[in-house]
Amino acid sequence: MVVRQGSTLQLRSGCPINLSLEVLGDRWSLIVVRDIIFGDRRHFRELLTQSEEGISSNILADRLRTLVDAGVLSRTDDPRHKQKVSYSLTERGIQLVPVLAQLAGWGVRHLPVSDELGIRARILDEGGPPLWSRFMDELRWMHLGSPRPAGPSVFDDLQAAYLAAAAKSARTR
Amino acid sequence: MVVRQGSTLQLRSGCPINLSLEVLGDRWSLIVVRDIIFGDRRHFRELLTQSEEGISSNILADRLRTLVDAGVLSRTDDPRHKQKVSYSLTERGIQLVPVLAQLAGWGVRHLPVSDELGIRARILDEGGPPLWSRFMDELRWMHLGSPRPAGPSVFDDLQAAYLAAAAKSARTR
DNA sequence: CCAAACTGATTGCATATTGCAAGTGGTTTA
DNA sequence: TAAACCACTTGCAATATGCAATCAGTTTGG
Repeated sequence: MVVRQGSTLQLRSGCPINLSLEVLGDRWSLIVVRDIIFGDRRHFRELLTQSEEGISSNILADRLRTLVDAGVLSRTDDPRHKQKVSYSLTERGIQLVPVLAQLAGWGVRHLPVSDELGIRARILDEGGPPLWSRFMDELRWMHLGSPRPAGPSVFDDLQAAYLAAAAKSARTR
Repeated sequence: MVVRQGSTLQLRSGCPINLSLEVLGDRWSLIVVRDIIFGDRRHFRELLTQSEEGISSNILADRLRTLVDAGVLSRTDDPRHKQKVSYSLTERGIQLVPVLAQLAGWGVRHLPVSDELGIRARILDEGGPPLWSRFMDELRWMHLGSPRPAGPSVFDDLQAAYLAAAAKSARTR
């Protein structure tokens, strides 16, 4: 196994799209970020076993390392469990919310997305930048210790909508 | 050489982010789309030689095939030149503008982007969705034969800003 | 108290993808 | 009519991915 170790930026060019792709342009990095943002997975094992797509452990380990090196995630030891490690979003990671929202919006409009997995994308699309902004504030509370934002939880609303859609499509199946 | 041939969707899951990544999640696909959108490159040779990053011809051929299969680009023979082939954006491809704008915006805020290559991202970021929408209308005119939108050209403005920034940074160098 | 389960990973191996350089068969240009 | 140009393709080496097994230490349950 030879896996990207240093995750040094390759620096093919100073173009912002290129540089973003050098960090995030592969099949798994944004999947990991997605699961942390929308699924609140904070531990290696959760990311490994509770994702739809089934990432393998070596790839997950490599991507977590890469994302930490790129400043998208931070890695901290869990003080109450000597083996547990927590992965959190940094501000840089939280600012991927609009990117993911647009990418999800594009997917839901143009690709064969399932009803239950598309519901969050549709809500984010309808809510637009104001909703993304509220969600990002909530993530700052969950991951960075910022003060808890007032009002209803976007995270909970997204989750509830997903669970309702999943229950519904389970019934009609 | 074994290169992705069929470019069949792998269908790891019906999640919109995952499906988008199955189409676009690699180091080159969005680079190609970027050059077509912002650089108006329409031919294989232009894409091959005039890009900052230096894609190789086999990868370019494969990605163009993939993007055409995915309905992001269309491929047409040039009637005045039996060998020339034109690649154009489809509506699906044009709708990647907000995705690229957000990705570029994230890159310009968080990665070591060069001044001249970052200027377009900054303009798109400031202009926000209204500017993106005008730009998309212009691309519909350029690629889909829609009526030419009134008012100043976003494409030209972006290009002019880039050339000015490039000239400036050449002077101070 | 101790075995079983759980923790974040790592290793070996097979396969798939990427990158580079050269080449293909044809067309257009000077 | 030769040189340049056209969209690719091919061969090969290097790199990345995917799978299954495994690791060493930690915590939990009986």
